[in-house]
Amino acid sequence: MIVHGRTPANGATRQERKRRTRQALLDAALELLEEQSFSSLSLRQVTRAAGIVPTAFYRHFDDMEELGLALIDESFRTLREMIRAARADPRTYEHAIRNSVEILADYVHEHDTHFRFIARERFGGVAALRHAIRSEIRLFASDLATDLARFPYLDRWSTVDLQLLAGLIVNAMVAIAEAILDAPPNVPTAEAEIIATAERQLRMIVLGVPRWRNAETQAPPPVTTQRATARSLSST
Amino acid sequence: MIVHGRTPANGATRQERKRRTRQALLDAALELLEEQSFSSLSLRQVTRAAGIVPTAFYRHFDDMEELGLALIDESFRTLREMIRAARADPRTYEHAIRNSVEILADYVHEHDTHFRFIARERFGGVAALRHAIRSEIRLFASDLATDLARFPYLDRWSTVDLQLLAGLIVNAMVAIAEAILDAPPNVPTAEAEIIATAERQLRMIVLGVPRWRNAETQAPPPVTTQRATARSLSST
DNA sequence: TCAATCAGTGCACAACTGTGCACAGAGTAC
DNA sequence: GTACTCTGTGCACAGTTGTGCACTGATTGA
Repeated sequence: MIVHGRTPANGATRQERKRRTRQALLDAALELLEEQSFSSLSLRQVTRAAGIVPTAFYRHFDDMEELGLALIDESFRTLREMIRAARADPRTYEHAIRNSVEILADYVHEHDTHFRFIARERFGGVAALRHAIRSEIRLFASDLATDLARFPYLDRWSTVDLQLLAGLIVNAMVAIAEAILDAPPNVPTAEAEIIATAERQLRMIVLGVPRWRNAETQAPPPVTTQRATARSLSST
Repeated sequence: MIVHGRTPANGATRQERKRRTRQALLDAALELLEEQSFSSLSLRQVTRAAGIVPTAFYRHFDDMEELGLALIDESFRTLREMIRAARADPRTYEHAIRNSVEILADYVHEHDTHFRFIARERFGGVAALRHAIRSEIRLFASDLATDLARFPYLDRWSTVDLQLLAGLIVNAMVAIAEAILDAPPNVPTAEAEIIATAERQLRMIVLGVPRWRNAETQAPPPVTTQRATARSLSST
């Protein structure tokens, strides 16, 4: 495969070695981020943990922010992989809920550093990361909305309504993932309880689904203008 | 009122002045926290913004962490004030939803620094703050659960079911507050849209309520043991 | 084979951090 | 009036930070 030159002594081509230390930086950062937030993570900490000298950092990233964005990329790759797994069996509501929550729990455990990073930086101190995560989550909800269109009842819903429901479910899923991450690791029943609660909550959401179209067609009650006025006054 | 000694030249007793600089520290911190997370906030930044010398900080707090906990206290005081306002008119689902979302939006605007702080540190890098916030939110959900017991249908629900529903609603509310905070300030319609979406999502949740008790009484489908096994294997 | 490339090194520097200590001077208690 | 209390000051120190610059030496392409 090597066209010119001798075989590298190390057993790895130059660009392969570069890729590896880049990955070492990402891994080191992710591990450090289990116990601190990104904005308090220093370049020197990362390089120290990755086993290289501080200035070598710049061979891979211009900035700490660029490293952060790379981490978001990496994290959402595993998230997309997860949704692909969940898509595998679209059965009844009941099965879909149970399976989805199971798959979510599995992925949260297997890739807990990714999930924790996302949860922490979703509203963290670095604006660029916040925005990147926000747009990724929006994409995620859109994907889910198209998936939902395959279920009974839902196949006749409008796109906006599907987006609405998808948003609700994604919110719940995010909350569940965050709850699992924060579960005390020494209490084995704690997580089972979280999962059971999550399933029941999702079922609660889904129960409203068959009634939604009827409820929407009837006119909503008139807006109480007096409160709206109160707000416009208080905001001046 | 002053028993001994002359009136202080400043027009303020010593403990009152101390209270004021303490508050100045809290205010300064809260303002700085609009654009960074707590873990990256330095003691010197806070004292600089408050107009005192770094070492004077220790006259008020042992630690930055202690200041953070004080901020959580302060923030949840305004949250409790909000729930008291929302409790004022418990009418139909429909009105309750509309009013609650309105009140939430008002409070988020009026105390946006508090809300932003809570949202940011809920999963932030400082464990002590995370735990404090988490327990406050749990209290919040419990309060809501007792409030919910006054509605038709719900007055016959079990406590666990009410907690379940309350958790769902609090999750949604938190998500709404976060969405309002992140709304682009230059687009006036953006927030109206968020509020409208929020109301419809809450209504969607509530639609499932009358069907819940019936759905619960019928036995859930058997657990698919094969996936549970797979997880217990992967976690070893 | 030989010159070019470039990931990683080593040193330097100014900026910033938390915190210890001695001290000032206004407020307080008797 | 006098002695005590205590919030805020000023200076000091060692530790950490990001980043510029000249360098080394293995991998690379011709």
